[in-house]
Amino acid sequence: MKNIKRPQRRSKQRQTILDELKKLTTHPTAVEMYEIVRETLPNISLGTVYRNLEMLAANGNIVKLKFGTSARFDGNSSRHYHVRCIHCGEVNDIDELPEDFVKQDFDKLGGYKIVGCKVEFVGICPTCSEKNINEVSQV
Amino acid sequence: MKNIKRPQRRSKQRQTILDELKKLTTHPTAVEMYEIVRETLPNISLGTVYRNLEMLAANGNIVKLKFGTSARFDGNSSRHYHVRCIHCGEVNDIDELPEDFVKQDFDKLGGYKIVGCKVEFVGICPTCSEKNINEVSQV
DNA sequence: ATCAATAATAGTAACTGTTACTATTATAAG
DNA sequence: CTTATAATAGTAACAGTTACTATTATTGAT
Repeated sequence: MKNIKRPQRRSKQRQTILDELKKLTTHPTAVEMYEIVRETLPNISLGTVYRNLEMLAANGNIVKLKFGTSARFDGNSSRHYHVRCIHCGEVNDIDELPEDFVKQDFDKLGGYKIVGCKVEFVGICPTCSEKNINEVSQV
Repeated sequence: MKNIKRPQRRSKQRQTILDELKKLTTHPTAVEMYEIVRETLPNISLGTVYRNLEMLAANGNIVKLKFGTSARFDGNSSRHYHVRCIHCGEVNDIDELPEDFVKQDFDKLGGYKIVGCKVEFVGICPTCSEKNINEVSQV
């Protein structure tokens, strides 16, 4: 079982990761964040990126999306939804969704104390749509 | 990019995997299914279990849940929801949810042709609740 | 400002879940 | 029954992530 610690000291690495992610509207993977942050901190290690992304997500500074093959991170931690393409795996924000898409909030379900609700739409992106693919490439 | 083929012939292995999964109300991982099926077919290989679970999911016979660390499979392919414990990772069905939880269906969102919508509730299960854990162990 | 305690790091090795490969076996059409 | 080839068992390889260890950086106390 993974054990995520709360940060106790500031570090330039964690701050840079947060700053760079907040600038983006895309949903980069840890490796993609690593490449972005290396432009500012060329010696940062991939492990540091992974560790800090987990810490930031655990503290609610960012959001971790675990729907696809590899985790993706979102600097926008306000409530919104995502679509992922079943062919290419690309993830996009959904902003224009009616506020009352989900009718109600729950605090208990099946004996669980509910702390959140993850919604991901699954679809076919415009680019893959053009290609007219008839094989399933991702489930 | 993974390429899932449609089955063209019957096999005892695939049929057994489907039968055994349909018997369960739990949401086993591929490795857990492997252990279950080995009681009937002791020589089945883990790769065969993975391959067939993917095929069955791609054909809609079963449902693949990719929210947690490892994929979990559900023999119940009718529409229902799940809760996962943020501490222990346990997944459970939600049956008592109002039918109209999601107000509307979409066929287009953000340029994507929508083919589905995945919802996962995140909470703390009764067992973990008792333990009064104050560290985040899974995000 | 300097020091001491230790959190956080870089670099790397190891691990976990999954997929690919290959020789062999089983299925189903003719 | 034969034959083409789908599907298999067994194993190696792979991707994403996590753990380990020696070193560096942060922060609170002097």
